This record gives sequence, structure tokens and C-alpha cells, in this order.
Amino acid sequence: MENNLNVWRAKEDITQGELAEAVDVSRQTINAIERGRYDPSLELAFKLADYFECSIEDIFEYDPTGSSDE
Amino acid sequence: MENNLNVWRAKEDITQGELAEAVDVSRQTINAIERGRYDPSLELAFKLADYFECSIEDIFEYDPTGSSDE
DNA sequence: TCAAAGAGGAAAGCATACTTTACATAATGG
DNA sequence: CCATTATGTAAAGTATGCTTTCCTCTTTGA
Repeated sequence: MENNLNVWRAKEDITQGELAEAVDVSRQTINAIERGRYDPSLELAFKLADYFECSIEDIFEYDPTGSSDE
Repeated sequence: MENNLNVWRAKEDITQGELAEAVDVSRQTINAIERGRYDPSLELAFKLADYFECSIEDIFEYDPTGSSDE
């Protein structure tokens, strides 16, 4: 799974902490997702898409070949 | 979080077991999601949307008011 | 010079998604 | 009547998402 959360965040010019507060998770959770340490829950994905007013698919790209980091 | 996975499944006329195999999870996982016992991971949500050739938002509806069962 | 605040990053533990195994019920058809 | 198929449920264990705490680096300002 890939994501361009940092790009969306840069567009809005907000910090990880601000985004974290907006979607009600810890700052470290946003950090971990941007760094690719893990994928968010479906709920958090919805919250992020809601915040940026886009679809989940606009932020996250699922790679069916799926070797987690290729 | 609400979903109409059973409707999509009915459209394709497949069993929980068949869907489970198609998206590579256990039958109980599909069952649990349909029954609302928990939400799928983002990865599984992508696999399901892929399978039904629709968007995640077509299957799952996030309720921001969020009291889990209202 | 250095204390404080702002930004990002990582480890350990807690919460939740998922699996395996097992059992129960209803519907179908020999 | 009995075997099979589809669904629902549950308990125990594993994997993964998330929080809390701590650390580093940079910037600011007295």
C-alpha cells in the first residue's frame, strides 16, 4: 500500500500534529502512516479522505502484487 | 461504519466462503464484517472493492457521528 | 549561549483485525 | 432419515493499528 498523505498535507500546509488532531489520532500515527510503517484502519482512511475532501483511493493506492514495499 | 457487503455478494450470487477465498481471508472474517462485528482493514476493503469492481465508498459508509451502532 | 518551542522519528505496550478450530441451526435433496 | 451446504457464533492465539513516552534536530529569542 502506498500513500501520498504528505503531499495532501503539504497542499494544505499543515503539520503532522495538526492533521492528527483534525482526524483525532496521535501525531505519531500520522507519522507512521506517512513513513509507511503501517496502513491506517478503514475508519482513519475515511477520516483522512473526509478531511481532504477526496476519496480514499486518492490518498492510498493498493498494490495487488502486494509485497508490502515494492 | 455500515456496509452492504451482503447486497454486493447477493448481486454476484456467491457465498461468504467463495468471497472469502477470492479476497484471501477466512469465511469467518467475511461473516464478521457483514454482521458488523468489526470493520475490515484498509487492505481488505481495497480487495473487496477490487473484487466487486467498485469503490470502497460504494461498499462502506463511514458515519462521522460515529457512535458505532446508531 | 542556551532554554524553550516546533517539527519529525522510533520502541514498548495496549486495542483491534484476523485465523484456526469447533460447534449449532436451517434448508436441500438423496 | 441422513448427508451436504450455507450461515452464525465463540474461544484462543497471532498480526497489525494506535498511544504513550522519549529522543533528535532545528529555529527562535532573551
